[in-house]
Amino acid sequence: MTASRTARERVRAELTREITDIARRQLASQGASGLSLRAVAREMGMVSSAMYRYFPSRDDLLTALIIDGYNAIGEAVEQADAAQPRDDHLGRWLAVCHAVRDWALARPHEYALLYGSPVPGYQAPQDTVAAAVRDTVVFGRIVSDACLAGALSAPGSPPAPPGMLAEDAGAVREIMPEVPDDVLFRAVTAWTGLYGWVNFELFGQFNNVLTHRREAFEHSMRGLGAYVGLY
Amino acid sequence: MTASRTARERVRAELTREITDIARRQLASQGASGLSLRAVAREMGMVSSAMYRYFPSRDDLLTALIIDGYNAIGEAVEQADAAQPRDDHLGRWLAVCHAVRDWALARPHEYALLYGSPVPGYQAPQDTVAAAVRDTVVFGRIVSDACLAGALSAPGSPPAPPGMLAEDAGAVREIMPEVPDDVLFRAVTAWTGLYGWVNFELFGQFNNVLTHRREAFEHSMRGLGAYVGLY
DNA sequence: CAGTCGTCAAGAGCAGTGCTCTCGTTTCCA
DNA sequence: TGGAAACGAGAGCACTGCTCTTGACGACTG
Repeated sequence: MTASRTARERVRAELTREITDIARRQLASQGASGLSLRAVAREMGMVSSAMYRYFPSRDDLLTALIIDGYNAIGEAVEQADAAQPRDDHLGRWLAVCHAVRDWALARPHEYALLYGSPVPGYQAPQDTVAAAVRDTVVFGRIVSDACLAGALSAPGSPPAPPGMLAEDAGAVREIMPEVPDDVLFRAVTAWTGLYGWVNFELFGQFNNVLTHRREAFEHSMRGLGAYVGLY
Repeated sequence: MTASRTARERVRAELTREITDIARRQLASQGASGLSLRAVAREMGMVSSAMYRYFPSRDDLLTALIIDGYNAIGEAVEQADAAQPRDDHLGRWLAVCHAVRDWALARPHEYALLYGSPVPGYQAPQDTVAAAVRDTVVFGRIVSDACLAGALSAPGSPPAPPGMLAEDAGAVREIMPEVPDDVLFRAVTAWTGLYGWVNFELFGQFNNVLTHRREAFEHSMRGLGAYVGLY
């Protein structure tokens, strides 16, 4: 992404970008399986085989779109978090929730590519997981900040995690340092609850059930925030 | 499905069933997009065009599989619920959770067809929604039973739903009669949390994060049960 | 029993897909 | 300036969903 040296490299970078842009538009309008290398090539006035100079296969193009998508939603989440007062932990959590939902509603197909069922035959390379945790890191920091500030309501009735989960807690705590195990697992529950809601809303499970989606969502996320102990 | 009248109708019903069986196997092994009418026909020793006598299009075959899937998971949930003592509401909730998760883990592609991103270009007909609510009805009955039995812990700190959501509550209450609004929306949150977890686990979001999946799942679902007020 | 009508499997064919290979051409670098 | 690498174009392979036509078989009706 730095200043290109040769002219060839410059045009190559530009064409690569144009390919992903067109692909993203096609993805947005027709979904993942509607993404066609030939159609992208057609729109670029090129021949389909020329695409393979830039992406070895359709899956590699998909991977590029997935990484871009994770970075985009991660950035949206980071900005939403940064716009809130740092000590308003509940407000930060709600802002993050709305950022995820708004982003998803604006690009349902792209969201589905990230958090929906995996594209058949497609195996996500390890490159994607690095970008995938950006939003999770933000969430972890909120809980961690609240915990460090002593701004978490005392754990109520929910049961403590069994000891076996201690090592799993260790893996999660890399994102959420200084958080006791019980809070940590409730945070995981809230996190999955957020994406579970967005999935349900986006994939049609709320059809004929909920009409005031945004209000119901905010109410539900408030509840999950309180469940974690945020206030 | 009753006793067939003519021989023609009988063989037709049998062939239709054979098609869906083979299609389900292909679906299980290769996912939704890997489902090919031609491959099904090949396995049956028929010609692809003959398939269209039984299913007008590939989407109609998909619809049949989706309806079967909803019924299958609904039946699994119903059985898991029925196997628990009727007044053990928390136990019934946990049994339902594990039924959903176990069913999903056993047939990830079929689950993805039901609760994952919708197949591009495929628009679910209204027939599917009727079958889609079977498991939800079971869950609603559990909460409803607990509420009627006075076996719900008093609502704690989570906020009450804003008045605007009253009409949405009305729609949901058809499944969950006699349940106050605040409990009802917490139940919806728990419900989405269940499927959110299963989605995350199945679609790879828990890779490199959680290892003791079943225990973490049970712990999380216990927490959500307590969140609703079940004990 | 004979005739007709609907149902069926088969086959050819269309438009589209991902992907591979080859063939000249252009660009870059030593 | 020459050789190597990168490039776009084109043909072609195997595959997909789907349509249309053809001929045969089966089941009801006169």
